[in-house]
Amino acid sequence: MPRSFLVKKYFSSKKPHYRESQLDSQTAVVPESFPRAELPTRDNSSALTCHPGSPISTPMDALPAPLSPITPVSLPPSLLHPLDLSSSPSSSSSSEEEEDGGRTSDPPSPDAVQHIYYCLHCSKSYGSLSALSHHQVTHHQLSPPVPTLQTTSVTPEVSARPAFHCKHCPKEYTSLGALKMHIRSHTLPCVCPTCGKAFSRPWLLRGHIRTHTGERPFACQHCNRAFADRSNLRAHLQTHSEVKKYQCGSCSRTFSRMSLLHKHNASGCCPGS
DNA sequence: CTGGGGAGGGGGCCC
DNA sequence: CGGGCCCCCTCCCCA
Repeated sequence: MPRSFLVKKYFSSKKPHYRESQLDSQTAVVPESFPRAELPTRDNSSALTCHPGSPISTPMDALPAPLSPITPVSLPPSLLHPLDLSSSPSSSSSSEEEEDGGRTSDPPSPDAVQHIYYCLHCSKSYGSLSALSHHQVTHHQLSPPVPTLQTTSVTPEVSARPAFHCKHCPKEYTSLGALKMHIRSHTLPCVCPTCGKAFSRPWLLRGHIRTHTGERPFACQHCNRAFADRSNLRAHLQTHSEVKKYQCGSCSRTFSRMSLLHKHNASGCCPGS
């Protein structure tokens, strides 16, 4: 089950972070039938099993490249920029790295030889520079400066998929559903009835409501500590593990969180890296 | 300074 | 197609 999150390995602090100040300006509408602090219908503990003796051997997400050396190939920028990519609206900041960009649409073909050339826009890899150049034409054509919700027909030979543009930001998506999902992060339709804070998705609101109710459905089997959020429990489980998930490439020290590893690297353990 | 908890965001997958 | 959920990530804050 290839989770495409692994592609996201930017460590910058670029983050929308809809703070209250921003939320105030949002015209979020409180849905009348709002899920109020409902208990998780699913199991809480069963789905979360601790792995006492499972160190770094997490199958898919094992060490999601906490250290950049895993990055496959580093090529001179000249090879990666055969086109004038500076005209791309979102690539200028490179903040989001085009999070939709060809992530799942192009699974690696088995007959592909050595993938050497990587597209900066969507991380696709190609065996030749010409192939990469040909591919990047699609990005060039896919970035019209029209910040509105619309579809852009693309030449079929380069891409059969239309582009759905967000009218609130320069992002574009290959499906309307993905775009609608994204737009929710702008409209924030889910409003907490207690404090009025708005969220993009109902389950985010449910998680937030737990902060009001104090509900902690996710319990650690090791220490009986409970958490309101599954991700936080997962992070907590790392503290019980002898070998943490994120390992420093230089001193082989392991950390429970990538942020801790980043701090560790920043502190000067790995001057070279 | 480090480690950890709390809270929240995003995209993708499944039903 | 949409909702629910998953997983990952990040930031903030505190001990």
